Amino acid sequence: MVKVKLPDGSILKVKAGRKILEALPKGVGLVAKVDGELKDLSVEVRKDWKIVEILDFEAEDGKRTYWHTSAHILAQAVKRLFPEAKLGVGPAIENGFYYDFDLDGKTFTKEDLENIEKEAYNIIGENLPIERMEMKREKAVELFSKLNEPYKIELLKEIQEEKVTIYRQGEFVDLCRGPHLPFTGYIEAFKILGVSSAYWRGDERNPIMQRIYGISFPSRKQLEEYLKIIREARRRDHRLLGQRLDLFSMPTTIIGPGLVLWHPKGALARKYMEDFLREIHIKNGYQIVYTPQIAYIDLWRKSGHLEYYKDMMYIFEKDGIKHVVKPMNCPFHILIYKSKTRSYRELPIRYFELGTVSRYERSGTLHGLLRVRNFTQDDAHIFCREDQLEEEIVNVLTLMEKILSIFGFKEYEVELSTMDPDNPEKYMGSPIIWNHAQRALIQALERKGYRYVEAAGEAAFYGPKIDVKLVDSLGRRWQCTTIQVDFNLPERFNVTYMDEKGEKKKVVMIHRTILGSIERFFGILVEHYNGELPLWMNPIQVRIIPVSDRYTDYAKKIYEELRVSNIRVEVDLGLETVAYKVRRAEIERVPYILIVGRREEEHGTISVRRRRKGNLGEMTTKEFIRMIDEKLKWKEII
RNA sequence: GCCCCGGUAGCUCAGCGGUUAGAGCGGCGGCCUCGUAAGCCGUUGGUCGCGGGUUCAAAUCCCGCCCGGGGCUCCA
Repeated sequence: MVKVKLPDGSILKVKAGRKILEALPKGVGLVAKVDGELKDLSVEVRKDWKIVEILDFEAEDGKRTYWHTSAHILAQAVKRLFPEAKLGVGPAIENGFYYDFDLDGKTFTKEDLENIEKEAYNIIGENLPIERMEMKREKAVELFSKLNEPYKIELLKEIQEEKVTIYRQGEFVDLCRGPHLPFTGYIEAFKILGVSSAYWRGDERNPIMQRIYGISFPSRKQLEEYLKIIREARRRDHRLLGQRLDLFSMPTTIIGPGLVLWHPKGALARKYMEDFLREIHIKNGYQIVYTPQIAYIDLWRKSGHLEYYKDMMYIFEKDGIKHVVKPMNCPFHILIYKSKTRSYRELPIRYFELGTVSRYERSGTLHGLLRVRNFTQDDAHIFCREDQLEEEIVNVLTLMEKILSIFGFKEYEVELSTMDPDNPEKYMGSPIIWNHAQRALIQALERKGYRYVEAAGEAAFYGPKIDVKLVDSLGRRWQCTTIQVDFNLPERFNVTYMDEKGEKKKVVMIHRTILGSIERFFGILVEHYNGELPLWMNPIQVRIIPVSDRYTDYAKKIYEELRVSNIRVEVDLGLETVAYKVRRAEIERVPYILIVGRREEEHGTISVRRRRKGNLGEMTTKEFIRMIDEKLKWKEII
């Protein structure tokens, strides 16, 4: 008997030789994980299996299997309607799945996609068994030649193993490692999300294919919820809100792509962001520096950026000398450090700069504020001794928590990129130094109690790093914080300090940014909050609406009282109705709306309306100011 | 960069060979003196992305360019 753990945690005993699927209660489980390896539910249980787990849609691997099978159903539907389509690849992805088809230059129309979706439901309804078959590679090549699937043959040619696996469902066969669900009927809700083009294997020189994206769920309800989030994300698009709320614009046709104009409201919000960042960095032991926009190209030659980064740099010539518009701040910070001899006693030294950099990003990758060509980093470089590395990483992580939580992000995903232990020669610096640094990063992550994923071989050649993705209000992940150890630049610039014995020692350098780019982070914030920026950074905090122009004077009096209390306040003196002005203020995401009329004037009060919440009732300005101050109290704790 | 789709008023969009290019919102002017998400009337907005071509005639068809959107083995 082999013990099998079900998704609900209960244990099922299955006789060896029996198929898991037959032993399972009806409708339970999608795929099995046997000693770390995923297997179809149709496999027979073997005695030597140790840990057997049945996964459902809640498990990452269960979900991926579900989507992978959905991709096959998509492909089968396409082949039924477009027999001439040649199959590419069709994996599960982070959110759903796709399948690539070569249509010989044709594209799918909207109607095509609707028909494909209908056909997919037919296939689901047929509840076809999905069979796994092993065959010799040559046999498979023969099979796919017969089926006229050149891309599959190309894939087969690259497979090393002698035996390959093929999956069949009804008339459809595909080369596939698996695993898959047992029947097509396991898919409940299936939706085609869109179509775009993609190159075969992502290479521009290869033929262009039509990629259909889709998603599926075990229930209609889950699909509806997912579609709701997509719609909500579309509605919250920072580019639309930026225009509607008059925060920024990007008149690309006239100024060029990837460049941002910050309008007064956006600029004011940004000012409060930046004030906050400077303040919190100073309080946490950083020193603020400023460095120029341009420098001789030789600086970038020395730093190595010219070699690795040339295509991204803006280069121009003056006085016969080539200059570079800075793509990074680090060389300048190093030069500040090197402006005098440093003692071990003054380390760590931490330089912070809201440094504006210019990088030529490929035109196809530009996207609103999220990917631009000129942006400001909340950049810092920490110069420390090797024995201080761990402590400094802990400090950065703690600072990150403070900053991100004040912007309203509490949930993160952490990834540690380390060297590839099989190829130590790819990296700069000795394996001993690397080991030490990696241990320091791990120690720091553990001291902070973070769960993290280690990505071996993902480190840059010059040092290991920690990347942090934050999770926003729609559950999307954004990579913002990165903490990077650098063994390269201290070497290139000979960055040293005097140790206690009076000997020169190489400094350890850390690059780190918490928000990444102010532009990008602002875009993320706008979407996270649906434009309702937190009170402390909202360009407008309060708008006063007099009931009619009889109360203009009283409104102005209230305005003055709030203004001298440093509240950002406006009065709406237009001749529209109250309802109209309230609507306008709501749409503009003004946090507090104050209505004043005869009643308030007589009582010496204001009627307070909280955006989206509605009327909070009458209070005096004093009480209102106290309430606002209370909400801004966090400033004292940073 | 490459592929597909797109660019018409400040915004959202209609018009897709045939009068002087339209609508709603916004802006402006007036009326209403108004109580918590759109009061009424009037009026102003346009190199139809840029350049070239076809045609008696081009926003409309063709070509080039610029810009935007969706993507480009989801590994970042």
